[in-house]
Amino acid sequence: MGVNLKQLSEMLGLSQTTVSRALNGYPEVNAETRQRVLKAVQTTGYRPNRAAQRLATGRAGSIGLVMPIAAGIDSDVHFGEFLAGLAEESVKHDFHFVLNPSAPEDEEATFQRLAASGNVDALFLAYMRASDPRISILKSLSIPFLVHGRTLDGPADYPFLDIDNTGAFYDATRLLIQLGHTRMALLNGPDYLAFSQRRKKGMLRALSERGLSLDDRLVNHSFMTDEHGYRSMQRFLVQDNPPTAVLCSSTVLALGAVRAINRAGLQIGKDISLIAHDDVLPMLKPENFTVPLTTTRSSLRAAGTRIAARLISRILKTADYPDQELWRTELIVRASTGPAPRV
Amino acid sequence: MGVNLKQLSEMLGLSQTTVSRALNGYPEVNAETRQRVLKAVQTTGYRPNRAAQRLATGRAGSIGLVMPIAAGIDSDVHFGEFLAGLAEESVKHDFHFVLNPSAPEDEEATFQRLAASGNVDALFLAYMRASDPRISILKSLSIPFLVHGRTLDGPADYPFLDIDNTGAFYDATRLLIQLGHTRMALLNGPDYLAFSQRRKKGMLRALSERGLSLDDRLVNHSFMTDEHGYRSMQRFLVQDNPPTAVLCSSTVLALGAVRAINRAGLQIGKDISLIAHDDVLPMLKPENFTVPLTTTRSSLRAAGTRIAARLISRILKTADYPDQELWRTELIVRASTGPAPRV
DNA sequence: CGCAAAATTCAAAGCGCTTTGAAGTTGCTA
DNA sequence: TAGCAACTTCAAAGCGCTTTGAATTTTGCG
Repeated sequence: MGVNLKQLSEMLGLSQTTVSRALNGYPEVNAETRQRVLKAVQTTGYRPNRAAQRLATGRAGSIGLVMPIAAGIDSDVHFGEFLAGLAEESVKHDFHFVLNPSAPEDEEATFQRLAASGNVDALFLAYMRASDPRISILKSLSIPFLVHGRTLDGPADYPFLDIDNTGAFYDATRLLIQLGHTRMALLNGPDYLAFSQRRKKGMLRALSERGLSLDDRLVNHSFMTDEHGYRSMQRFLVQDNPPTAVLCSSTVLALGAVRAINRAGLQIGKDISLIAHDDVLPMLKPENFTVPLTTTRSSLRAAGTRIAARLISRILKTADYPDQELWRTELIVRASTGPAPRV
Repeated sequence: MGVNLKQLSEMLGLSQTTVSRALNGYPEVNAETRQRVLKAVQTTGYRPNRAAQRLATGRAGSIGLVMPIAAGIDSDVHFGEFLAGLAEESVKHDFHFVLNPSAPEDEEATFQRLAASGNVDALFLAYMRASDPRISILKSLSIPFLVHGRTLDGPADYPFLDIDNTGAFYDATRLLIQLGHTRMALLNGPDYLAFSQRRKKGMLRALSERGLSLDDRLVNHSFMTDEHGYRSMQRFLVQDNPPTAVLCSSTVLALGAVRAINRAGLQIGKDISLIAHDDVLPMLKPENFTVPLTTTRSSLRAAGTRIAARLISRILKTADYPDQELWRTELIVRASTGPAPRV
C-alpha cells in the first residue's frame, strides 16, 4: 500500500497538522511549505484514507439514492442514463453512492434508516408525484436533499431541479395547432407522476387558448415502454374520429406509437404528426427514426451531472448554486410533424 | 443522532469489547449477555458508524464498478438493469458502490487508482473483450475482482460469471435448422466483445454440423440499439438472396429488425423467423411484441444479484461460492419462429 | 533595538469502532 | 481443597485523519 499521513509528514520533517492543512487548502500554511508537501504527494503517491477522513470529519462522502427498483419492480430505462451523469460528476469528488432499492410502500422507512445510519450525506429523490409525502419526510430528516422534478400541489419550498414540462408540451401543442391540427392525442407517463400531469396541463393550456379541447379517449397514462406506446396508439387509431397528431412523453413510447401508426398504414408527418419528449437516451435517438422525430429535448444525463454537482457543493459547502432550477426544453422540429391532413 | 458504541456499552454496564463481539457474532459471549445487547440495540436503535468500522477493519465496504460511460460515451440500456440487481443485493449488506465512469483508453489507470485508493474492497468488470488486457491488470492488483462474462482467448483462470453464449446461439440455430431454414442472418453486438464472438461461434457450430455456412454479408456487428437493428436488417433484406431467419443479440436490436421486416412487407414467423437473446429488460418484453419473440433468455438482473452476492461473500469471507459459473440460457419458443417458407 | 501582531508550525485529543492480551469467574478433576 | 481448563469480560491500543489550543518564528513599527 501507499504511505499514510504520518509517514509523509515524517519524511518532510513536518507535523501531520501542517501537512493535512497544506493538502486541504488552509490559508495558514507557508506557500513554500505547501509546495514541498504537494511535491512529496506526487512522488510518494500519497492518497488520504477516505475512511479515516470520513470518521474525522463526520462526512460520509456519499449520496443516497432511493431507487424504485425493489425486486419485482421494473427498472426504468431512463434511470441508467441519469445515473451515468450522476456518476460522472461524483467520481470527480470521490463521492460514493448508496443505491437503495425500495418498494414504494417502505420508502419512508428506507429514508429514515438511510439518514439515521449516517452513511450518506445527502439524499436524492426522483419520480416525483403530484403531491408527494416524501418531501415532508425528507424535510424532517435534517440531511440535505435534492429533488429531481417537483410536486404539482403545495408550495415548492425545497431544493429541486426540474425541467419545464408544462412549457415543453405547451410549445409542442402550439406548433401542432399552427400546423392546423385540432384533434390530438396524448401518450403520457404514469398518471400519478407530477411531470405527466404538468405535460398534460401544458397541452391543455395551448389547446384552450385556441378554444380547442382534449378528448379523454385520446389520453393514455402508462409506464413508458414500447409496448404501452404501441397498444395505446393502436386504440387511438381505431376510434371513430382518430387524431391527426400525438404527443408522446418519451421516445420509448414513441417507438411503439410509430409501430402502431405504420401498421395502420399511415404515414408519419403526413397522415399523422408526432412529437415526443426526448431525454436524450443514446439507445434511442429521435433523429434516427425512419421518420426523424420532432421532439422537446432535455438531457437527462446533464440533469444527473448537475444534481450531483449541486448536492456535493452543498455538502462540501463550496460553490453556491441556485436552490431551485427550472430548465427550459428545446423544441426541435424534424420530419414527424407536418400540416394537418385535409378532411 | 443515535447512540454510539460507548454509550450503548455504558447503558448495559458492559465493555465496548463485549458489546462489539456480541454484535459481530463472536462465540466468546455469554448467550444471555448477547440477548441483552441485542435487545438494547432494538430499543436504542443503535447503528454502528460505518466509517469507524471501515477504519478499524480496513475494509471499505464498497465495490468498484468501472462503467464504460465516460462523458461522450453512450450508456447502455442493459447496464441499468444489471445495476438494479447489483444494488438489490448490496444494500442488504450495507455495501456501497463507487461508480467509475471511464473511457476505454484510461481504464487501466482507473483500475490502478481505484485499487490503490483503498476505497473499494473489490472490483467488478464487464463488457469483456475477446482477449482482454484488463484481466492481467486486475490480477496484478491484489484486490478481489469478479468478471461478468469471460475472455475468449487465453486461460480462464479468474473468477467469472458468464452465460453460455455459445450454447444459446447453438440451440437457437439448431431450432431454425430443424424448421428448415438454411440461410440465416446474425445481428450481433460489437465485434470486439467476447459474447458476440461466442454467439457467432455457437451459430457457426450448429450450421456446420449440418453442412451449412454463414454468409458474411448476413452478419452485422454493432452497438445494440434499435437503429442499428433497423439499418442492418434492412440491408439484409435488400440482398439478392435474403435470409429466411435472423438471430439478434438483444431484444433492442430485434426491435429495429422487426421494424425493418414489417416495413418490407414481410411477416415475422412466416416469411422470416427471428430469435433474439433476451436479457429480461422490463422495458422490452419479447412476449409483448406484436408477434411474440422466440428468445434465448437469461436474466441480467439475476446476474447482478449473484455477482454482488459472490463479491461480498468473498470480501466478508462468509459463504463459499464457486469461482466460475456458466449459466445456461433457456430457449423459449414463441410465435416469431416458424417453418422456412417454401422456395 | 524591543515588543506586539501576524504568520507558521506543532502536540495532542478526538472520531467510533475492532482486536489483542490479560484478568476475572466457573466448573471439574484429582 | 488445590489446580487447571474453559468461559466471560475487560482495559487499552490502535486504524489514519482533522482540528483545537498552544507554542514558536517572523514581521512591522515606534
